[in-house]
Amino acid sequence: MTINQDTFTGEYSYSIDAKGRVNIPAKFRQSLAPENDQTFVITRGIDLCIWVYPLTAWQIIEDDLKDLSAISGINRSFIRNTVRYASSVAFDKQGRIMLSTNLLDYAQLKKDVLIIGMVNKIEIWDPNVLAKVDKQNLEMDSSEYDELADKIIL
Amino acid sequence: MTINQDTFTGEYSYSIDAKGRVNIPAKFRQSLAPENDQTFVITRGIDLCIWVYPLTAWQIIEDDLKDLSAISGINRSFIRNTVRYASSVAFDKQGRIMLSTNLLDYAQLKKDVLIIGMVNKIEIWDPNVLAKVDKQNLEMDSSEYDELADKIIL
DNA sequence: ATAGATTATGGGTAATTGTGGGTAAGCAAT
DNA sequence: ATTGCTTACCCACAATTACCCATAATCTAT
Repeated sequence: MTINQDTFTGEYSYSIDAKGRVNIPAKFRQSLAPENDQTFVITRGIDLCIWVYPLTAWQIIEDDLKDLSAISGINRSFIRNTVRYASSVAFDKQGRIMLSTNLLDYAQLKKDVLIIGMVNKIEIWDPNVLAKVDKQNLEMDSSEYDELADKIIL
Repeated sequence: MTINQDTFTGEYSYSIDAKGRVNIPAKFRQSLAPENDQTFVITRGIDLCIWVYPLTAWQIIEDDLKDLSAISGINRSFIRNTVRYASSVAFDKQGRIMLSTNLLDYAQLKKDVLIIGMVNKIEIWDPNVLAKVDKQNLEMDSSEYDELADKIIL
C-alpha cells in the first residue's frame, strides 16, 4: 500500500552498475501517478545530491519559474541553475534510470548510493557525503529546528 | 469494544519471527479506522523504539511537510530527518507487519518486544531498553512532570 | 466447564525485486 | 562506409518479499 500518489518516504541503499544505472525503489515506482508515464526529471540538488521529481511535479516548477521576473539577477541565476542540469528519464523494464556523468560527478557518486524519499521528491546521495552533511546539520543552531518541530506534531 | 478510532492504549508483549514480522495486537487493529486500509506507517521514534502511525495520521504530517520550501537548508534537513526512516506497511492476513533491518537495529530489537499504545500512535520497544529508559526518567527531576499534571487532569 | 471462535506464531510457495550482462540500434568521427 | 562508442531493449538469476495454509494457545459465550 502506498501512502500517497507522487509522494516518497524512506531510505534505501542501492548500487550503480557499470553502465551508470540505478534502480528506483519499487515502492517509489508504485507511488508514481500514471500521468507521469513512468518518467522522472533528474537534476542537481541544492545539496550535493541528485534530485528526482515526478514529471508532472517538475512541470509545475517550470510554470512557477516562468512567473519569476527576469529583471532580477538573482532570479536569472536561480532559474539557470535549476533548469540547466535537468533532464527527463523514463525507467526501464527493471525499474532503473540512467544517470549522466555530469550528475554522477556533481553528487560524487561511486557505486553505493542512498536513495531517500523527501515527500514530493527523491534524493540520491553518496553515503559518505550525506553523513558529512548530517554531521554539519547537527552542529547548527537548533532553535529554528525546534520551531519547525513545534508546527509539525509527530 | 474499542475506545476511539485510531487511538491506542495498553501494553502487549509479542515476539518477532525469523522473517522479521511482528503481530499488531488485535485490539489495535480493530481500532484502526477503515480509511487506513489496514496500513500503518512505521518510523524511528525519538526514543530508541519504533513508532507506528495510522496511515491517515501520517498523511497529515506529510501534508505539513509539503508546504515547507526546499530552498531553505534547515527545511531540507528537517524533512529529510523526519521522513527518512518512514515507510508504509499493510498488515497481512494474520495481522502482522514486516520490520526492516534498519528499524530493528535502531530499536535494538531481538525476539521479544513490548508494544505500547501511545494514544495517537504505537511504540515498539525492546523490554530491556525500555526498562533502562524508565529508570532514567525516575531519576530525573520531577518538576516538569508536575507542570504537565497541571495541564492534564487525570 | 465446554465448544466454538479468535489470536499468535510458524512455515511453504509463488511472485517480485535488485543486479548483472548481452545484443542490436543509433550517433560521431574518421 | 566503417569504426568505435553510447544508449535502448532484452533476458537471466539470486535473494527477498508477499501470500497462503496450518497449528497451538487464548479468549468468549453459553
